[in-house]
Amino acid sequence: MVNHSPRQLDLAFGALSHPIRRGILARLASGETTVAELARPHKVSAPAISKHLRILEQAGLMSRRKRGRERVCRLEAERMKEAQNWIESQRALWNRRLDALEKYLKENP
Amino acid sequence: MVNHSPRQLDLAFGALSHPIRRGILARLASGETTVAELARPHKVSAPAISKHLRILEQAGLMSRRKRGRERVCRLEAERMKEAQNWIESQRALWNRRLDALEKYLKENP
DNA sequence: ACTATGATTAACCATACGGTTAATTATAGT
DNA sequence: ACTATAATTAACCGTATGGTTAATCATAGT
Repeated sequence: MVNHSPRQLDLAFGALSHPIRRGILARLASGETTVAELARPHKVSAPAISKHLRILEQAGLMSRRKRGRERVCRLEAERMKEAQNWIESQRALWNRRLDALEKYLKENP
Repeated sequence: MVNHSPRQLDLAFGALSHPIRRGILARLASGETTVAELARPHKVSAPAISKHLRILEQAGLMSRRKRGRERVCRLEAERMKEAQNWIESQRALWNRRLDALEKYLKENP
């Protein structure tokens, strides 16, 4: 069951607002991997990465599981879909208005 | 000319991470209006609304213009489109992986 | 000129974010 | 048992958010 509370959308958009976190999600889109591997491209400390991962996880965009002493991270697409849905619904409304304006201008030169 | 720097995407997603700001954008989707009108549904002070508007404006999601003593707010769809594009590109990658996995499982029962 | 209204700015407060270094936990490997 | 590695937690610092009330600015309206 998916949580549709506004709070979850807050967390999802908040999580997407940092370039390192978007980079992590982009990497995860090509397959699950370890924390060390996710950290490699970014020149911040390990604890900083750990914090970013926690934010992504709390937003429901990612999950972690143990594998020996490593943690394997995996993208969770459902929440991302919800964020996308919100934007799309907004753009749908906006585009409808644009279309109406365009039509009006065409009919009333 | 559109600014495609990561910073702008940071600001856009950050702006979308608060329910009042999403509410304001949703209202603006049905047409431009004044600050007072935007504030009405939300039970926070006028300065609080003013701050939200500034965040939305800095993110490029909205613009303000003077009309007498009022300020008229107007949605700016371009930045929203960029945010949507980022999410869509991610979901495209993710869905491709899901499809590949599904195919693999079908061929290797 | 005066007053009321729309909106912002100033000053303040509490909490969250984003980073650091140092310490801790847990497992791998010899 | 010891050591090295993966990762997190703890403690700290500076800045940004999100809210408040009080003060200011600008225009409308009488």
